[in-house]
Amino acid sequence: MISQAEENYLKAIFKIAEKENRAVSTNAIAVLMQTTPASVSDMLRRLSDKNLIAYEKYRGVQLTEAGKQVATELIRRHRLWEVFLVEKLGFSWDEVHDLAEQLEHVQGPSLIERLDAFLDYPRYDPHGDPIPDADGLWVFRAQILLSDLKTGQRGVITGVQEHSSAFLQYLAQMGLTLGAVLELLERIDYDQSVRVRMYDTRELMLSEKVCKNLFLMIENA
Amino acid sequence: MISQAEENYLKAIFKIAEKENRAVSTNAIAVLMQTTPASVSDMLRRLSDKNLIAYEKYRGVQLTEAGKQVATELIRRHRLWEVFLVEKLGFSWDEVHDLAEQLEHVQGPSLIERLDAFLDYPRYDPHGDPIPDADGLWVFRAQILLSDLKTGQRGVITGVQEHSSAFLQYLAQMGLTLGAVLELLERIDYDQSVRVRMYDTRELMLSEKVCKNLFLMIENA
DNA sequence: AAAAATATTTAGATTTGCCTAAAAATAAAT
DNA sequence: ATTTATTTTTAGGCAAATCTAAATATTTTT
Repeated sequence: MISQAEENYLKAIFKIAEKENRAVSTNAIAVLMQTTPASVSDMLRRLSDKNLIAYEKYRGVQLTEAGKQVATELIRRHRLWEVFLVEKLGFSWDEVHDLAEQLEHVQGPSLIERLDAFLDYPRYDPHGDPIPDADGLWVFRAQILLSDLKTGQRGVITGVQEHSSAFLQYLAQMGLTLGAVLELLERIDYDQSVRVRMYDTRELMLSEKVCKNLFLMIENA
Repeated sequence: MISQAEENYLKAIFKIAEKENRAVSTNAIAVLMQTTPASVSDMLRRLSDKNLIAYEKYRGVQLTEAGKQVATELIRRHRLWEVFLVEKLGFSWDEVHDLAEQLEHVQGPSLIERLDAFLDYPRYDPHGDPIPDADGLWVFRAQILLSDLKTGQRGVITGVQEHSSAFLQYLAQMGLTLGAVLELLERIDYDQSVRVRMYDTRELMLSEKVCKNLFLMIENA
């Protein structure tokens, strides 16, 4: 039996390992989970006992295959529930994280498979993050940050780097939703802010911070 | 803050109080929750400290208004999730209890109101049990047990007394689902089993045990 | 009304998950 | 290569929720 707390640690370790490609440090986990390194140490011992992580004292941790599977399944559940909350219940994309955080821990045979079918097997969640399939596999998308887009290039918004509700609300208000088409008109040297055209019509200015948190796929047309 | 364990105790007390109309005993709670009387005693002290129950040592407990509200809201959530699982995800009525038991504890603003709307404000769950509305109110139905039906009377199946999956599966297999029309042809004195006609066509025999667990509304036509 | 049976509570432990403070190991800086 | 700083672990405690065993109330039986 894996407790909810244990599940949350595995997910956190997975998410950190996704970005950095070395063993995950106790501290990094503590920061992400908003707890103390001491508590993390405690939990790492337990997870190691259950063979969900490979743990060498003072050397950080890596997920075992078993641990990776648990984490991936959790991410799958989380993202499917987010789709449900947005598509079926009408929540906005900035409201669903905390609910999905709870729903992902609901256990039961065939629940997630049925939910997946009910939602018509979505490949991405409301934030553009890919949803692992029943085997834990997901597609990789060649998306780049708006901050890496060259002047003159056009792209479609496909996701966000930051998931804070403040950022998500701002984007929604500006009409910067998934699928929106942007053309980079100009990058201002002074502060790295940009001037973009949306859907070939409206022009708007976006700060460097926004650019560093917005993913696009370049239109090859 | 009310923990999940506390919520479950409140619900159990509510359910026992529904049937017996006296103070609920420690033992009855222990039996329903499949735990020891000692654990129940412990929890009753905590619930009493939070003014969710009125508790006199050795004299049993009653829910306070606050406790009743929590219990009712839980029942509302449980039954709405059951409707979702059956109507939207295609589970059968004998599979949904344990899942709803987990889902009912998910907390978040407007979740249940949105779910209710999505399901089109159902008044009954898949077992025929009434769903409290947002104010905690529900309609009372004048249903009687098949064991109390008189020979010659006709009725529509509206609910079950027992909720075990064995019983629910048996009923489904026999076609004895909600809405089915039964006419009591004969009650056998020897073992109180009955002969009934279903939808004016098929005849079948039902044991006393089945009769004591099947609710019907008499057709006034 | 006293004895026996049953129900309930208290006492003492255990597990999980967290905390703070102190100790130990590793990394960085001089 | 020491010293300093940072990171990580250990030690000791705490609260929630459970358990078993023992003590205490209440109810039932005689």
